[in-house]
Amino acid sequence: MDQREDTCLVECVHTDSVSQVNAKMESEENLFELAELFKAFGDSTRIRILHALSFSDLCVCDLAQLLNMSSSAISHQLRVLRGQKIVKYRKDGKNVIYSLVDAHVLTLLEQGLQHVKE
Amino acid sequence: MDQREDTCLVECVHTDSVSQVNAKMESEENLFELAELFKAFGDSTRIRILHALSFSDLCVCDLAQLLNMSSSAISHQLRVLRGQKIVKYRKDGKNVIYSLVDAHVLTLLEQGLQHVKE
DNA sequence: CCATCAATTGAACATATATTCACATATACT
DNA sequence: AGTATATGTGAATATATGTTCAATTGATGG
Repeated sequence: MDQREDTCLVECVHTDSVSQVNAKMESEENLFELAELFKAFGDSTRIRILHALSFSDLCVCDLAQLLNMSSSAISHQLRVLRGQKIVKYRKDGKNVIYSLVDAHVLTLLEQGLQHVKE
Repeated sequence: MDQREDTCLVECVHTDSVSQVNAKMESEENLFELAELFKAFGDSTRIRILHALSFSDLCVCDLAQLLNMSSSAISHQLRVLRGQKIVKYRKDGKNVIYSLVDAHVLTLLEQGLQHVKE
């Protein structure tokens, strides 16, 4: 009779809480984007890039040397960060200088780091 | 002569910036943990769980109904969130009530959401 | 114009991860 | 004890993702 035997039956759920929360939830789209944002932060290489950029603007080359990785690998990751508007860049001759997009990003990094250090 | 032809040659790098940043960098371990933390936020299902918990404590069952997913799937994701100390839980009879571990987590969610909405 | 070098890109491969399914616990109630 | 229900877990599968390699683009300087 019940097509979703895997979820709880009606009795077990706190119906009022669920419906109240349901009314307050952000749109699926916003939550999806939020997950994508955090996903971009959720990689060792990208975190090290962002952490480095929190101290100084750097070119791809600098980052490659700092992290001891190929510039190709760095460039691939910077692409992800650009896609989420976490970093911005400016050209300087042959070099491309990357930097954090705003103080907002810095706050996220600091908040996260604080959590980790506890 | 150079064993790493993939990274930049010395001339291209802003040597002073790189070494200054290098001195300030957090430990690999902390940065790895930071990436793991954000990785836990970096999934649609887990974000929706956290967003829901930001309004009210909820049991697995509630979350399953709210997100229209199996409680097994929810439970697997809660395990990840527990592992990163993002959520905590208390038992209430047959139910297990989950909640955000602290206001810190809330701040991260809000900061992220703010970034997304711009 | 040609050579050099920084940066980017696409394909390929290896690894990681989310969900489903089946089963195992655990708690409550009769 | 025995049943019912909520939650947790392990294996399996399908998909996503990070790095490498090879090739290309774009800019500088001889």
